[in-house]
Amino acid sequence: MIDKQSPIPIYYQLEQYMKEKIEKGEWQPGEMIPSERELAEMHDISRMTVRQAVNNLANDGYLIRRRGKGTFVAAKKIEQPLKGLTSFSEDMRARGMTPGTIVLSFEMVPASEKLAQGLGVTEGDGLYEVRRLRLADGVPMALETLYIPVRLVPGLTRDVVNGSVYEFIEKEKGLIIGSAVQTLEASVARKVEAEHLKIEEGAPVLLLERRTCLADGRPMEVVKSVYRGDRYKFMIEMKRGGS
Amino acid sequence: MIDKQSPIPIYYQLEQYMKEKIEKGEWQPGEMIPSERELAEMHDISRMTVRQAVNNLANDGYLIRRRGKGTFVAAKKIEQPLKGLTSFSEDMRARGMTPGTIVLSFEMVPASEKLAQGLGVTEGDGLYEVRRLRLADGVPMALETLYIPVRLVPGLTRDVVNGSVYEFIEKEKGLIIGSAVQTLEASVARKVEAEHLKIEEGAPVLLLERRTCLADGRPMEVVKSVYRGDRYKFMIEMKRGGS
DNA sequence: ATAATCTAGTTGTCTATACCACTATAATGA
DNA sequence: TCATTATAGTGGTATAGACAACTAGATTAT
Repeated sequence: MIDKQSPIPIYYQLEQYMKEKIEKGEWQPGEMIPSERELAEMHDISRMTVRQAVNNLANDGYLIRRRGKGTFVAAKKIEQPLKGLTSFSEDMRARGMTPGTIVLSFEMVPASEKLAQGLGVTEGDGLYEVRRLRLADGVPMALETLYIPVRLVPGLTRDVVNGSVYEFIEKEKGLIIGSAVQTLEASVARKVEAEHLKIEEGAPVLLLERRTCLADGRPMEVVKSVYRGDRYKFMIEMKRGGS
Repeated sequence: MIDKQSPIPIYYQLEQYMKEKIEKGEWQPGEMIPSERELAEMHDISRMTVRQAVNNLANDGYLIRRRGKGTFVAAKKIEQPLKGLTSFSEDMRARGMTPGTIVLSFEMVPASEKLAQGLGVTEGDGLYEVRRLRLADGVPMALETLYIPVRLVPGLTRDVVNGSVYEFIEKEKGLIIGSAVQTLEASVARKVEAEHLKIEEGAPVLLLERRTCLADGRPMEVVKSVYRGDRYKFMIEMKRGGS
């Protein structure tokens, strides 16, 4: 099960191992899992390493620790409603679906006047242009085009955009994402969009445009997305503002 | 600062200490905090104990760890992630347009099963049902249907709904509006909607459903609106939340 | 019978150490 | 000059061990 020679951290391997047990139902909700000492001995690793794995799963809501009693499998995850800046992937996972991404194109293009203005660069500056098809449980949900200044996030690759761009920007580049303004409007699918989304031309779609800024206020990206109207609902949780 | 004899865990004391530095602004956002080894030596504790404190604050979004570089103070947490809960009237005025309202109907109806569930009442309980046409500069923008439990807001009249319902609830009834959850989706106009909004049948529209709760958590209203897609853009400002 | 005590097992906290992986900079080489 | 190579500093992973705090059940004393 656990390979000590692997470059993959042991605690992470143990995490996956336990997660599998839970997801396959071998460990049922409410059931007590082996104690930390047992797990340590079973896999011939240190108890502190076991603790790191268990703690991570507990933080993620998979396990519940009870001092003096043991560690138990949590009841099925209750998803909290969306708040603030969530990515498509997070969003889909929150809805209990498996997110997917197909990168349709990845290029560097010169900034048009409009994009330059929106991104705070000069016209003609290099922008990454990424077109992605976003899937939920394998079904096309949205067609997305995003623009990011090359100067701001050098080193973006096709591999990266195949996963989470936000994660790359925060974890790898050390930039902190601040705020975003989104606009949403209803429209109808044009031919190209309809083909990618596998819907009829003229079917209702949701046009989303997002401008995201870094914490220091620099504009970071402009995203234009086309969501299919029949399968996607946009949810917003709001707290007290004006009356 | 740190009392090793205290029954309060050392890592927790260190957490509070660091949190205070951040909240008082002694450690500014983006700034690097002392390294784990420094913190350990400063307080004469083990580095692993320091790590536990730093990890917790990193998980809570106060700190950002970067391998090989250091640990940094994250951007400020904003309690109010969304600037939300604006009424149609405010919304329109913010866009520089003059809002208007035409009350199409005002009745008391028994709660259907679905509405009863959404509003936390029993089936058959009295609900106000209000249909309004919302205008901007005299042009129809949305068709709105709202449901409010009579028991919660007795004394609602046709006159009131001709103005701001929220204002009545807060100023006259002394209830405090808390939060709301909105869903948005794209669709096409049906016949009745098209007639009121003066658009073609089948034209793109935005369906909005809002469930508003009072500050004490009691559900207050369910609103279903149909916005015309050609004239209305929905805008959301989002700020960074925690974790 | 009831209450108090013990005991084994659990997670929680903490230490001291070691080495790895990564980053930035300084020193060194061609 | 420019690329390469050390080097020091950072967080990341992992170990073995110790004791504390807590729980539940068994044992003992009253």
